[in-house]
Formats: sequence, structure tokens, C-alpha cells
Amino acid sequence: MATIYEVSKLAGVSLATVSRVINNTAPVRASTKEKVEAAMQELGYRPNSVAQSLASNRSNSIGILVSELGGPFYGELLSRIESEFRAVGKHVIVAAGHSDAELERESIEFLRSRNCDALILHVESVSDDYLRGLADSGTPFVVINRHVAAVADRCITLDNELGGYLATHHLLERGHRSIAYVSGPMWKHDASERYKGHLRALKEFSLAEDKSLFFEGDFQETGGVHALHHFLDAKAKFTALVCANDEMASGAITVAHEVGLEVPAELAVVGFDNVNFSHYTYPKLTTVDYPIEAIGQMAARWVLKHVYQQPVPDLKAVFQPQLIPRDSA
Amino acid sequence: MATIYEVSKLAGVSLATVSRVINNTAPVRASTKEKVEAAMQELGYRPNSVAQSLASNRSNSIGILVSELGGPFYGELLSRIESEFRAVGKHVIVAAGHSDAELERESIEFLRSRNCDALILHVESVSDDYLRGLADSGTPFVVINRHVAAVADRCITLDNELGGYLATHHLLERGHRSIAYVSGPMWKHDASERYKGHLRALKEFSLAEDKSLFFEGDFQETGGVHALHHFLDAKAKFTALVCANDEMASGAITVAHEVGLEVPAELAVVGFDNVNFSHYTYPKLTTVDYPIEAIGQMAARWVLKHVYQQPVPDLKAVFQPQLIPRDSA
DNA sequence: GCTATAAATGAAAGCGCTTTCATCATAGGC
DNA sequence: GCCTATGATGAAAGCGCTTTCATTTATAGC
Repeated sequence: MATIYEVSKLAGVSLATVSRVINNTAPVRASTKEKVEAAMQELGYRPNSVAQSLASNRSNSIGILVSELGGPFYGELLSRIESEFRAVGKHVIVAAGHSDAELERESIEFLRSRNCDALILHVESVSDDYLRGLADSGTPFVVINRHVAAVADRCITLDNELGGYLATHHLLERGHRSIAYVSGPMWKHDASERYKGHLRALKEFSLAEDKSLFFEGDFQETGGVHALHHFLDAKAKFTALVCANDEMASGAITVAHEVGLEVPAELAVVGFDNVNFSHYTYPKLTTVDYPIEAIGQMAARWVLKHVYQQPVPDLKAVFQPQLIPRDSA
Repeated sequence: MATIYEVSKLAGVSLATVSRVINNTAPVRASTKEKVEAAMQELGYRPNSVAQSLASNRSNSIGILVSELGGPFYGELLSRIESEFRAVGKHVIVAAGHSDAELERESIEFLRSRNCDALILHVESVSDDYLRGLADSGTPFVVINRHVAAVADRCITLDNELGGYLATHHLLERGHRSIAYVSGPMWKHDASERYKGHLRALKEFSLAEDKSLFFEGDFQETGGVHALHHFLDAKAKFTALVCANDEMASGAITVAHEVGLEVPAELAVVGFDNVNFSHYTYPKLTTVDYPIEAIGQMAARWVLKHVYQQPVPDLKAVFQPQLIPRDSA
């Protein structure tokens, strides 16, 4: 691989000048520029990004930490973030935190030791305090899908409460009055927020919380399976089921088929997230759209603006979910 | 951030010695080692990985290029590769090629300019020649899901032909004799291989290829939708449908529901890949398992062995698919 | 045509680390 | 006890680039 030195020699200019034409960081006479570019062309020169990083104290890499690299949700997030950064020549280093505090912390350290210019974090387990400390340490980062008061200016979230409200409200509007709820782990912020929204909708229709119609699942398909079995075993009376994400909704629908409950005639089901397989279920899943790509894009733009000082259009911190009516409710 | 220099000063040793204890690259007296470690501890020292890379000509980063970062298939692949590398302190830079030759080439260049120590490529569009050239250029890389004769030693593939055979064979065994086939784009290696397997199975049952029962889809859900509509419109006679991937199978099942065709009683459907949503369909999809995680792991190990000289257990180049019988066929 | 100013360019000092080479200490072999 | 082989350590030269600072060259104003 040719180095900048060889380019400068071939072009008959100094290193500094070559660097200037590469980075367009200071005016260079047109004729000089051409000479340099010709030399680069001839040598097939490509700047060594590691050396650039060391000298400039900028790695042009952004670390992104999600719970799981697999799964529909994070895939779309990653996809969007990567393309945003790729377009400006920056690259993305990925890591998985697996919803575990220790692993999340370790992953963040890992990414930091990689000299990432910024981090985009989808963390569920580390404490608010930890994040505050991280902010104090000077590492630029933005948090997705979680509101942390101490670092509110770097949080990009969905109004989960509203989403929960929308899901239940949709059912109430269609006449359902006994609505079971399958939550995610309540220690997760989004799970508890969604449930709050559910309660608010009930209240609006003068319905009280019914603990026997609540089940705390795990945000996985099996959560939905267990939940429906649980409700059925307990002989609970309900005509509709709100699931705090699509995976669980899908599990519930599977069980409904197995026990011969017709969806939506005998049991209406609504999910949450609108992941890409949500219309593969039968019947197609009515769900609440989580604008994950828009959020990913916004996170990327936050970084572009605050770390790379690029001008970006309107930054937005809180996104509104939207109900997607399909066939299951 | 403390530098190695400060550590060396605090510990009262030279830079070289500190480097040795960090990298465990030469014997250091136990007492010296302790002093250095104490100093690192005290300063909260973390090596600057960029500087390490520049000096050692090793970035400890592996570039991975897939068609799409979203989607179930690649997510699992990424997930496995990341965890394999993470365990040994290496990191993964991701890029998407979108099945476009130009973009794939550009992504590879992008990754190369990032000084990746190795690349893991899932490329569909660049030519065999290009890959041969890449090999000649000295960049270590391994190719997933594609056999390229010129660089056969760096290809990790699935026996797609066998997979296609298995899918159709399953149907034939269950008595089906009119089997429609929805292929992926035939220019993609895996698509054409799968179809070959289909033909081999037919032949084994003395059945000839029937062009009217062939449809070339796009590996997307809509491909399955269009395919089934196409066959139905053409009044083709068939009792079973093989789809070259699960997305298309899912689309076909959706259409079957819409037109009142009962699956599998009136139309048996088998997919391919066994992506994680394949059991969310109704009825649950019978499909051919693509051991994507195992392949990802193998790719990672190939790199560990050939690039980082780490001892790894048995490397395997060709994986065998397996039929997963569920409810749709 | 000559100075004042701005535009281009070059020299050289790092960025934080690894690694060779040389040096010095230690320990065994006889 | 002396010599050699080996174990520990340090000095210093890079790795390929960016960036300040100084210098040179071009531009304009009069």
C-alpha cells in the first residue's frame, strides 16, 4: 500500500499539501491539486484510516450497542444507522449487550477502548447513574428508547405510554371491555410505560385495572404462549389481548389456533412494534408501529451534529407511535 | 486518558516493558509486572487501540459485508460472528452491499480502507474474477454462501442443491406429483442450485421439469404472492409448492388464505432457510434449515486461524441442510 | 513598481503505541 | 569462580498521518 509520503514525492509536493487535498482542509492551488490527485491515482493510494485516526484523534467510527444483533427490531435499526453513517464515510462497530447490566457495561467499555467517536446505545440494564457517569467522562453518546433524566438531552425515545394507550384504545373502541394484557419484563422502561398507557385507556372508559388479566412475559414468543395458556387455565374472561410486543402476540396467536380460538372473532389480539414479520401471522397482526428506522436515523443525526459538527435538519427527541390496524383486532 | 508513557513513568519502567505486560509478548519479572499493573490500575489506563493498530499493523477489526443488515437471516449471522470475535477482543465493522455489484465493491473498498485485518463477505453480485483479484491483493477474506472455484479454500457454503432436493423429496414422498416451484433470482448462485436440487428429486421420481410450474421470484415476500397468483391465474394444476426461501413461502401462504386454499390439505408449502419467523406462519412452515449460525461461526474461526494464527477446532467448508417438517407440508 | 495582505506551501513535531537491537543481570555448567 | 546461555529491561526508531508555525509566493492597492 502506498503511503502519503510516496504520493508527495511523486507529486513533488510536501506531505502537508497532500494531506490538504485529501481532507480538503485548506486551500490548495488547482494545478497542485491535480498533480496530487494524479499521483494518488497512479499509486492507487488510499489513506490509512488508522494513521488518520491517531493523528487527528478522530476514529470516524461509531459504536453501536444493542441488546441483540439478531431479531427483526435491531436489524432495522442497525441497517438505518449504518447507511446514514456510511454515506458520510464513517463506519459502525457493533456489539451486543444481551440485556445484561454487566455485559452492557463491558460492551460500552469495549467500544470506548476502540476509540469510537460516539456511541449509540440501546441499553436496558445499566443504571441511570452509570449513564450519567458516562456522560461526565466525556464520551459522546446517545441513548435510544429510554429516558434518563440526567442525560435527557441525549435520549431519543418513543412515547411508549401513548403506544400502550393506542393499542388498548383501539380495542375499547371496538367494544371490547375485558382486555387481557401481556407485558414485557416490568423492570424494562418501555414495558412499564406501555402498561401505563393501557391503564390510562381503561380509565378513560371507566374500567379499573384487573390484576387477573395481567401477565408479565419476557418479550419473547414463549411469553405470549405462556400468557395465553395462563389466562385460559385461570378461566379468565376476556375477549381481547394486548401484547407488549409482536413476538408475544405471535406466540399468543399460535396458541389461539391450537386451542381453536378464532382470531379475531373470539379473541382479538394486538401487538406492539410492527416488526417486519408482523404481517406474516395469520390473521395479520394489528399492532402499534414503532418507527425504529426514524429513530435510528435521528440517533445518527444527533451524532453527526454534536460530534462531527455537521449541519443536520431538525433533531427530534420523542417519537409518536401509531396504530396499524390489520386483521387480528 | 492516560497514555502508556505515564504508566511507565509511574511504574518506573520503560515504555517497552509496559507494552510487554499489556501484550504479554515477552517475559517480565513478576515484581515488575505487578508494579506496572498497579500503575495501570491507578491511572485507569486503557490502551489506545488506534495507536496499537498503527504500530502493530493490526487493527483487530474484522469487516463483515452482508446484503442487508436488516432481515432475520443476516441478523443471526452477524450475531454469531460478533460474539465469536468479541470473545477474543476483536471487533466487527459492518456494511451492507444490497445485492448490488457496485455497492458491494464499494463496501469492500470501504472496509479495506478501514484497515480490517480480514473480511467476511456475503456477496452476491461481484464477479468471481473480482474476488480472485481481491485474493491476489493480499486482503484476507472468507466468502459465505457462495462457491468460487478460484478461491475455493476461502468459501464456506451450504449444499444448496441438496437443500432443494430435500424440500422436493419431502413432498414427493408424501405423494405429491405436481409440484410448483418458486425460485429466487436465478442469477444468484443459491437460487439456481436449489432449483437444480428440485429437478434432481423430480427425476428420481421419473418426473420431468415442467416450465409452467416454475416461477422466478425475488426472495421477498411479494415474490411468493406474485408466484401463487401467477400459478392460479394460469390455472396450473399442482398440489404442492416449493419456495426457495421462507419469505416467499410466507407470501404464498398469505395468498392461499386469501383465496381460501387450505394449507396443507389443498396446497402443501415448503420453504427454505428456517428463519426465525418461520414458525410464526399459520400453519407453521415446513422448511429446510440453513445453519446460518454454524456458518457464521465457521467463518469467524477461519479468520481466527488464518489471520490471527489461533488454534481452532476442525474447519468445515460445506454444510448440509436439513428438512424441518412442521405443519405446512 | 513597491509594499501590505492574503493565499499556498513546506518543515517538523507529534499522535500512542510496538518492536528491534543492544545492554545488563542472573543463573547454571564445568 | 569464570564463562556462556538465557532472562529482563531500556533506548530509540518507526507506523502513516495531521497540524501548527514559519516561510514563500501571489494578489491587490496605491
